[in-house]
Amino acid sequence: MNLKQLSEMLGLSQTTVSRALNGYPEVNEATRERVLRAVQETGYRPNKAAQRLATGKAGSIGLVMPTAPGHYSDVHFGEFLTGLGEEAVRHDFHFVIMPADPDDEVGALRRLAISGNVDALFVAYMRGHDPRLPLLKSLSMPFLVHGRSYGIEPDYPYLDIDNEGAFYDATRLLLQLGHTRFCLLNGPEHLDFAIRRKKGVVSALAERGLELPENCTSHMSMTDEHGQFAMERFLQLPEPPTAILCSSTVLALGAIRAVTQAGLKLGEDISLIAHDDVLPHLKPENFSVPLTTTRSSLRAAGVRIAERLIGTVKQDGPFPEQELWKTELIVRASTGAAPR
Amino acid sequence: MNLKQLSEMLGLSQTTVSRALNGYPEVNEATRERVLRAVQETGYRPNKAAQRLATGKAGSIGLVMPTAPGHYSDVHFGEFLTGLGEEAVRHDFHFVIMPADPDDEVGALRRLAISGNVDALFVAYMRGHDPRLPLLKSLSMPFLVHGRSYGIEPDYPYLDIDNEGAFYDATRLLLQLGHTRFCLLNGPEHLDFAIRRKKGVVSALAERGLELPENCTSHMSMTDEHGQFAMERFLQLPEPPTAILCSSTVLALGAIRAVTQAGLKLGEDISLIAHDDVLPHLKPENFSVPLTTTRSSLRAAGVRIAERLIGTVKQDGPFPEQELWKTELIVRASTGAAPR
DNA sequence: GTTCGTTGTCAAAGCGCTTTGGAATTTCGG
DNA sequence: CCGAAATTCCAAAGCGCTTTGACAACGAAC
Repeated sequence: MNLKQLSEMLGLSQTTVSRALNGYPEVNEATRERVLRAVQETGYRPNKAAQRLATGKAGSIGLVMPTAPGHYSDVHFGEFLTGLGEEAVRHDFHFVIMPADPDDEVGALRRLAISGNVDALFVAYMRGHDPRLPLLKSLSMPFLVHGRSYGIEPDYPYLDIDNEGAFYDATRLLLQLGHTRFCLLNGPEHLDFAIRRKKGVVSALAERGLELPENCTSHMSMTDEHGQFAMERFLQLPEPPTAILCSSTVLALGAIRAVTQAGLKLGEDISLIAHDDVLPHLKPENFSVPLTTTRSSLRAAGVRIAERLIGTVKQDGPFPEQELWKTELIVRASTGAAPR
Repeated sequence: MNLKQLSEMLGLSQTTVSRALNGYPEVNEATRERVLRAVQETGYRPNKAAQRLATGKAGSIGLVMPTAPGHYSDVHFGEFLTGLGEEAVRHDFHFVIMPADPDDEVGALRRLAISGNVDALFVAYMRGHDPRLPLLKSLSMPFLVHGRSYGIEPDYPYLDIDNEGAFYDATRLLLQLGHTRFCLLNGPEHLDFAIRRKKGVVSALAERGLELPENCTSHMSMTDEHGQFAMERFLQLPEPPTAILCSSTVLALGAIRAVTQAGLKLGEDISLIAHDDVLPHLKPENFSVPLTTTRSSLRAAGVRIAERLIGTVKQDGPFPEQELWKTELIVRASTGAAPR
């Protein structure tokens, strides 16, 4: 069933039917109802490809999914996607996901953009001096980034959380509890959030005249294995840390295993604060020792990003160009006074 | 830059350029090279929407992502998607993801199919008597399901793992170790895999004249919280179990917490076998007591499914209609002889 | 020298929709 | 009752691509 058949059936022109369907004012209400009823009965659906070709609008937003044989799927990615989806479904939008080798994200992004398959682009996992940003700016297609890119003038639309502030606050809390030996379990070094979180820690420490030694920070992709491994190394230092900052509850999972296996008690011998993306399957309050966390829902960010992106495409705006969300610092049992 | 401009630039007709690009034989090699070079220089990309409209092929496979405000994002979904993506990227395919309310998956699937946006459909989280199956069959569009639908004649293309066999074998192992009191922590009751796993357990027990009482099985969505909660209940039974079967390592995470908090030792007081989907962030060998598991990689399934689906669209076939993968039973420290 | 394949190219007809620019028809103020 | 404005509808022109059917041009075969 296509427009032509439908219009013939109704004895109307394609124009009128099309207008009736798309809510244009210049069509008689009675006619519109007749059309709508016929659509119901026949189950007619406009062909999206044709619609797209005619309007240039696709009703979809594009994103690149980094993937490769050795590449781990990231829990955070799935959670974020759910948030995007939750909002998209309300507007009858969908996503076009272009899987791409992590080494070719720029190329994949460009291909996605000029494929004509999407109205807007979304980009995450920002890095310092991210090479995708110049591309995006040159593309004349709406886009939104999750995070920011350290070292690049923030003159692009983004939504980010205050990573630096979060880890600054967390570090301050641990300092107030009397801790002086800190370690940081961070995400991959080149990622923007990792850079900023480290800055937060460093500047809080600096206020007390303390430093974060190189051998007390660890950059890695955020799996529990890596967390365990890094923590084990930290515990073997001549002066092991009493305070741990952790970029993810997933990393914390492994780190805590190392702590426990070393016979140490979390919240007594060692205090730990992790950043909590509110992953539904990994709640900090469910850890055997509930975790003190800096919290910001990844999923909520997804919802908001979809909202802005779709709004931009539909010209529902205006939206603020940039948003910086504060995180919450939630104290639970994994932090305590420094042992003496 | 579009075809028309490109062909004018080259002094050729659109036909010839199109053919040169799509590898048709009736074009002079020299001409083809000229065209290819011009494409390089101009960065011309065919408009996908137009291509789709003309050919009817979209180069994409569609899937429905269940999502709603209260709906948990599922780790398994992300992992599976990564597998799909890994294969898709090799063929320059992409996914169209339609987010949908879990209550309206049938509707979403139909809309996706007739939107003309996809060449093939993929469906997962199969249920018993799944209502999507009749729809899919009536749709005259290639599809593939992950899992099967208990109660429906398996005359559709699927890829599944031998859930029943896996849990039969696992149960047998525990029986051989002398266990007699079993509990099953299963996924949601209506899901096909849950039905089959339960069957596996029940039939292994039946061979020894044992039964699986109703109050010793628990159906729930697979989060660690639920695992913990269910396990706590089991441990309060008048005759608590010594052998636990668990449909996911995520559930096991919670269950083990309950076991530990009850002061029991895993692998001594209680034996546990979980199904392992090979989630990269949750490796059974990294549990404080390494887990005995039935293993089958969700991601590998994703790769294979994409391979079959894309192959079907491209007519690269023939592929087997149905595949049933065996799982591996891997013994680690969480299973031991029944306490006496 | 005519006929017949080949080979390389092209013009034009869609694919199913939106939208422009009118053309009928109705409404209404004066 | 007339002309103008408002209302309702339509024919046709794209959107950018693929594909069909035809047509030169050129040897080879008779």
